[in-house]
Amino acid sequence: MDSRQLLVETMGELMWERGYADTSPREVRQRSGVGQGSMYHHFPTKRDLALAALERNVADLLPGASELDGPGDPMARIEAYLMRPRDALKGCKVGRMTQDPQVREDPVLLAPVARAFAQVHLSWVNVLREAIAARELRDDLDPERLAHTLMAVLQGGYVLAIAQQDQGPFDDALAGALDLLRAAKPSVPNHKTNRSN
Amino acid sequence: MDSRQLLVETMGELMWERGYADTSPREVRQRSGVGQGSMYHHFPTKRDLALAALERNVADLLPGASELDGPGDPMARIEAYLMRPRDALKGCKVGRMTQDPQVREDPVLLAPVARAFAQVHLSWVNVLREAIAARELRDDLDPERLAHTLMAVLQGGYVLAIAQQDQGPFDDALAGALDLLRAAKPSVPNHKTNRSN
DNA sequence: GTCTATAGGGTGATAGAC
DNA sequence: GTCTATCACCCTATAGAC
Repeated sequence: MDSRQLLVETMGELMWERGYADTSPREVRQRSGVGQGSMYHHFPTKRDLALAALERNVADLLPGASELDGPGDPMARIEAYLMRPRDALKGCKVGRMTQDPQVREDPVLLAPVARAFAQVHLSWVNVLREAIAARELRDDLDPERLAHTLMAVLQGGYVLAIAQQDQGPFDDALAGALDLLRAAKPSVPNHKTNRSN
Repeated sequence: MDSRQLLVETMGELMWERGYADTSPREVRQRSGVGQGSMYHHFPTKRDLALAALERNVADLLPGASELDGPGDPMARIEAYLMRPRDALKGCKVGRMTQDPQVREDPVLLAPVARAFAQVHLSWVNVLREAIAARELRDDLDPERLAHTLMAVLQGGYVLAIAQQDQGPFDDALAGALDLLRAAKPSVPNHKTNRSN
């Protein structure tokens, strides 16, 4: 692996573990083994490196969310996505960045984060629409809202888990969300939709 | 106001705005107007000051959550608590701390955060139990889980709002959670409970 | 592309007079 | 309790040779 890529990966890891403000170029050099000169050759400033690392972290995460788009029963996809094993104590690579003042106040650094969330939101809206169409969810629920709710459960679950230093609250939060979704099945089948789907 | 109290309040504000790691004693002195000597007289280290500020921030927040405990209809209390106006772009004074590596890795600093969340969780569990007893929620829902889910919606809502620099996703997340709760009313009244309650 | 050397400014204190 | 002075170290680069 070349220096450039090594730097980006190392910075990505450190930003996940420690955030942006609290990660120094020095730590990146020490962990990656890349020298001072090389680092500043590839990335004139810490911010440039952070931007590359952030984009990499976002790219890492999006494939997972596209699990929501896959084929198959919508509620089954939702369930699979929510229940996928996650290490809650590590937090979310992307969501974490919103709490770093130096990221949050820098539109350029915040942009990849905003794009990532927007894309995941889109996947959620689609699968929720499908679930409603398939009469697995009441049709008076708003997919846009609900998408935000479910994303929030995930992001907030990390916060609860870290606060308690315990995976439990995260698992509970997701399981509880799933319980609510199951409870929101239409009580009486809708009048008319496509034959099978 | 005496220097000590002024320092604690200023540190509290700065930790809310910028977190712990990224707030320097110097900023605290400049914003508060308290001199170097006074500061280190009252608080030997930055960490001591942070601990006091954290406890103050927690104490600030808990009264709000006790709105859940109040008298009146349980679902109405839940609704009032969820819909209370909040500035989503500022984030949560307490939840924010979980993303600061220097707080998260320091059991002493993390303790007030953990206690605060535990206490809010308790209030949620109680009001949810009451809502189930009052047949406002299905009795197959688990109050412990659901409490974590709803706390997560709140905490995660802040993350979404900051990512998009828009209050909207936060409001959506909460409204969506409320929609789900309303959809989780028992479809047929339970067999037997207290007469009126 | 990578190396070593250097630098101005901030961080988190400590010392000691008043 | 509050003040000013000082300190060792770290942060984020920049310079310039190889």
